Amino acid sequence: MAEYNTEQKKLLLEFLEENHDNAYTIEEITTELKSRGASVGKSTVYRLMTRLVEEKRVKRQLAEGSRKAIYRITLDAHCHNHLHLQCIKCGRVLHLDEDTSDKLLDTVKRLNDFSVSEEDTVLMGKCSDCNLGGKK
Amino acid sequence: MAEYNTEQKKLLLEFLEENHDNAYTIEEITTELKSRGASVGKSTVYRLMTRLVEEKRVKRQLAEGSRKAIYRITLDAHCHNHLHLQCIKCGRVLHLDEDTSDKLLDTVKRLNDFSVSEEDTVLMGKCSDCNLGGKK
DNA sequence: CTAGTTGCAAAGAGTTTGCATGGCG
DNA sequence: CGCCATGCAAACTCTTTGCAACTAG
Repeated sequence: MAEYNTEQKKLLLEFLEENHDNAYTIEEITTELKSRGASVGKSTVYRLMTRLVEEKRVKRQLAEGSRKAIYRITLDAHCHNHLHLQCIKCGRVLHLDEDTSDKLLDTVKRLNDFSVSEEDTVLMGKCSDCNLGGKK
Repeated sequence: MAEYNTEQKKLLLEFLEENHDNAYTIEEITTELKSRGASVGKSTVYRLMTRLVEEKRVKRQLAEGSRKAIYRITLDAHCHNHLHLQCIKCGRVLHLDEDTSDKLLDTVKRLNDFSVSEEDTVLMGKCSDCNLGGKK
């Protein structure tokens, strides 16, 4: 039941961590790893991702307007004190600056006497890239 | 370019509205509609759902641990033009006023070039009532 | 009537799996 | 060395599409 630490797994995590604000399809990940000189097949990426999702280390969701799943490393626990924006289309995550986040929370608190939880809130929408011509 | 109002479509929306708190697979929806006496094929349900998703009347997401998509009627489908706040504790939904919502969207757009979708965004937190009892 | 809609079956696409090979520990 | 992981390709499953028949307006 040991869990080997293979080259493929190492590179995969490395890539996802470097790009923790973006979400990728299996195809994209495989291509990227190959371009980094890794020897890796699609099925291995599928298997690694499935396992990582089970371990909650990675999030899986459906890309808008597509049937492909996209994967993103789970947001770091140390990433708080500001709100997050997530693109519906590509899955990318942006970070709203702390001042703006605070102002926003204050406003809502004042108007509705409602305390927004930054950890549990994600503003969904479209990032600049996906907002353009918007094809897949 | 007219859009016919067929029996299948009517029943489908009826079912989704009755069960707006739950999400269903295509298979489940088809079965349910058939059991209600509708004559409907799977491909029709797929087509209706695809269109409804495009029209933003329905949300599509990936069922956890499965490759099937699940569908649910959009939260407050008739409630546009402002953001929603939902209490983590009691589930109550509040409505942020339109002016504030707009200002917020503008700010995010200006700072991050990100277009927040009001329909897809819910600010999670605690309402005034639930905030009294204390923490977390 | 006539254009949009349906249902079936076949095609398409993303994901999973069997099996022989290879590699971590 | 033993056992898990990998890679390929075939199998699988969910989704999409072509087409003839069918309806809503």
